[in-house]
Amino acid sequence: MDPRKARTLAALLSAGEEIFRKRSVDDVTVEEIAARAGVAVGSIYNAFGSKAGLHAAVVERAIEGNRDHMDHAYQREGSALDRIYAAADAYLSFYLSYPDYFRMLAFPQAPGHYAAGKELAARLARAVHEQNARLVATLREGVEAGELRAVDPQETATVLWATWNGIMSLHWRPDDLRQDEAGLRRLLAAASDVLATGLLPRPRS
Amino acid sequence: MDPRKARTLAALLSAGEEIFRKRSVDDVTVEEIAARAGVAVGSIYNAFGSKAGLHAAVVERAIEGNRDHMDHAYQREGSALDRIYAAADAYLSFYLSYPDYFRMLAFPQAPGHYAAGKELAARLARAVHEQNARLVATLREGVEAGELRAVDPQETATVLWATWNGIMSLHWRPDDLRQDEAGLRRLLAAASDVLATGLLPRPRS
DNA sequence: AGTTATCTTGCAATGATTGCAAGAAGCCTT
DNA sequence: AAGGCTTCTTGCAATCATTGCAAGATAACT
Repeated sequence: MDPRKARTLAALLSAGEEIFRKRSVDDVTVEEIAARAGVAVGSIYNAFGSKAGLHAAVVERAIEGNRDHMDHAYQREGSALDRIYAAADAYLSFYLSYPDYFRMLAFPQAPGHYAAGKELAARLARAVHEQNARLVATLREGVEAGELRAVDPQETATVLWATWNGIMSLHWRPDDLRQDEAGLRRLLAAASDVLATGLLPRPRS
Repeated sequence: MDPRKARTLAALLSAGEEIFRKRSVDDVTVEEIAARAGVAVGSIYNAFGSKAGLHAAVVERAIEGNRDHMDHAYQREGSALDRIYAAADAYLSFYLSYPDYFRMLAFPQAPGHYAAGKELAARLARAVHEQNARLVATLREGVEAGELRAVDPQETATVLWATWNGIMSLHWRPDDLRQDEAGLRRLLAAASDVLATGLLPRPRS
């Protein structure tokens, strides 16, 4: 890579990591980040597409060496439903650890006009595909093992994923419908229970 | 009401109705709306809190005399589950008719600093409470009639509502995970099927 | 008719994002 | 090593939604 670009990326990632560790993305200006990195504001857009794009890159780097959250859920022993329950819990942990990044995965905005924004959108979609592929595989295994009734694994995985996203979104409502962490856990458990029951094989009559 | 305020509200609602009938909210500037209404840009914020707030008020007025969407779903004959299926369909129809307003109900942003924005947030929360109250009542009736297993109606209503929101949100994704109207229908049907099955009373063993 | 309260306005500002021309740095070829 | 070409960064002005505030006009009240 061109050393100038590498220097700019490194400086911004470093500055972003430092600033975002202490303050929320909304509380930080692009002016501040650029000043901390010693680059122009426009470099943020050229390199990452947006302020949120820089934040996503910071989180992606943090996650890179630590994918325990979802890995453990899908690798655990037990039935397919056990793994789905565990995946839901892991998804919540992931959300609580990286709420802004999660939001970009679950409810992405338009990528903007910069190439880096479009690249970010592609990376986010890929991350969702990877996580959903595991859900699909788990559902398929469950159906094949007779643990789950004959549902379309792809479609059902999308439903589960959308349900979890809908529940997490209640955490950032600005009104009395907002759910705190305990409320999210309860709703996730309730959702998992109803969904899991709905996926059980029907008894023969 | 102060006649000056009434005039400003009427002018802006009129201008908003005309402009939003032809073009999407994102495609219109506050400058354009204010010019069309013959008022200052600041009046939009004083009266509605934001551009989205004006749009919400326009939709609320349109809906006011026409609540068929959700009314029919909850009033139809049949089991509680029939009504829940119908409510899901009605919810999709409602979303397709008023996507931007729906988005404010399902995923509201921070209300901003204007009093009118806070009032809007309260109205949106109330609308969600009203719609969810019907869902709660339908679930309660189902449990009491033995049609549904003993779930917490309030909690389950929140899960259903969050699930539908999560599914609708797939319609505005900017990547290949996006679902068109047909895809939303399929996912909604799949979700309703799994959830409904999961809510059935467990057979005695 | 005078006073007080409310409403609207013009204006400057904030912050994220965008486009673009100019200059510097790096790469490649000779 | 030098020259030409490509890529990267920058400064700057701009767009747009939103915000705050002082000033003036309008309406209500006494």
